[in-house]
Amino acid sequence: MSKNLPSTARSLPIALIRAREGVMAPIRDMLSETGITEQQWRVLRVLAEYGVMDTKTLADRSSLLFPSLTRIAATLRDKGFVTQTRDDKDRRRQIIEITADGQRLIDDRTAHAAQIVEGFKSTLGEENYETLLDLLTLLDPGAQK
Amino acid sequence: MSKNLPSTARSLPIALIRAREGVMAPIRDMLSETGITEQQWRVLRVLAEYGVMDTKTLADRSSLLFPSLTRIAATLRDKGFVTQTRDDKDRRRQIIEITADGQRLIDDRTAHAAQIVEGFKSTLGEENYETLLDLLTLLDPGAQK
DNA sequence: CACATTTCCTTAACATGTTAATTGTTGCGA
DNA sequence: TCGCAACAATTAACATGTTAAGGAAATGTG
Repeated sequence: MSKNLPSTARSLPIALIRAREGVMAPIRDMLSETGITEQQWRVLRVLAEYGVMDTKTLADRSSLLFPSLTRIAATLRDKGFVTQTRDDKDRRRQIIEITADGQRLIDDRTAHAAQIVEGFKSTLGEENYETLLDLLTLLDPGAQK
Repeated sequence: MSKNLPSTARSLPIALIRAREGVMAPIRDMLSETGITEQQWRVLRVLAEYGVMDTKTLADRSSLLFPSLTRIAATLRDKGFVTQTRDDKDRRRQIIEITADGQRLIDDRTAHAAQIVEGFKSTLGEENYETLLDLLTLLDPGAQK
């Protein structure tokens, strides 16, 4: 009894893309005036939240692949938002830290970003919002604990 | 009373990315042997489901931006999976149709793909699966009404 | 110590995402 | 009919996603 594929209108991968598009649109609008991209914003937010860390941890927490992070870190360094240093104990490792300029960029937009998040909560309802996050986490292979 | 941003560990955009990553991983594995990408697979699936259509509609249904679709259509044409023709009534429009080869590529993998979908349903539970799709649709700006 | 392996990171190559500019076509109003 | 706005599609330019290969440093093993 072979099942058919769901219609593309009811496809989980496509629904995930479209939802992401809807969520990112206002965030991209906010970021357009800063000159940084959505991924660069994500990296800065992780650094602002957890402080200095090595590249491996940063890639993990920002959900970025290593090659992407290499390029993004270089871009952020050129823009003066992060610094890169070698770990003296293990010279393979790189340590990344947010600068004052980077921290300011985050701080200046936290209120606006929080307001966008509130908008989605009110669209879905607080309860649905939490349910959605829980269900999404179930699909995340890296969230097994 | 300014609210703070949620921790990046509980961020909706990041959760969407990670969920998508988890969902796409087995699909990409399946596609790796076909030589086509996830987006190319999506375009072929839409064409297989709805039949011949113009590029604008195709872009909409596959959730792809126009510039991406231009490149993807050219790639699929070169691989012999679709044909492109001009609309005689409005020569600005382009009509795209799946070929027998393209249809076969879809048909040969429908069972496998359906099995992957079943896997996610059993991971979440049938009810949660439908709830998730509904919530994601609420975030899709193109799904109003 | 010598050597293979592992780990961290970078680079390369190609496809896609995203925004903006450009090229053809069509339609419409002066 | 002329001129121009609107539309469909392409192209360009840059950033990221993805996989594979490469390089340098650390680690394990005999």
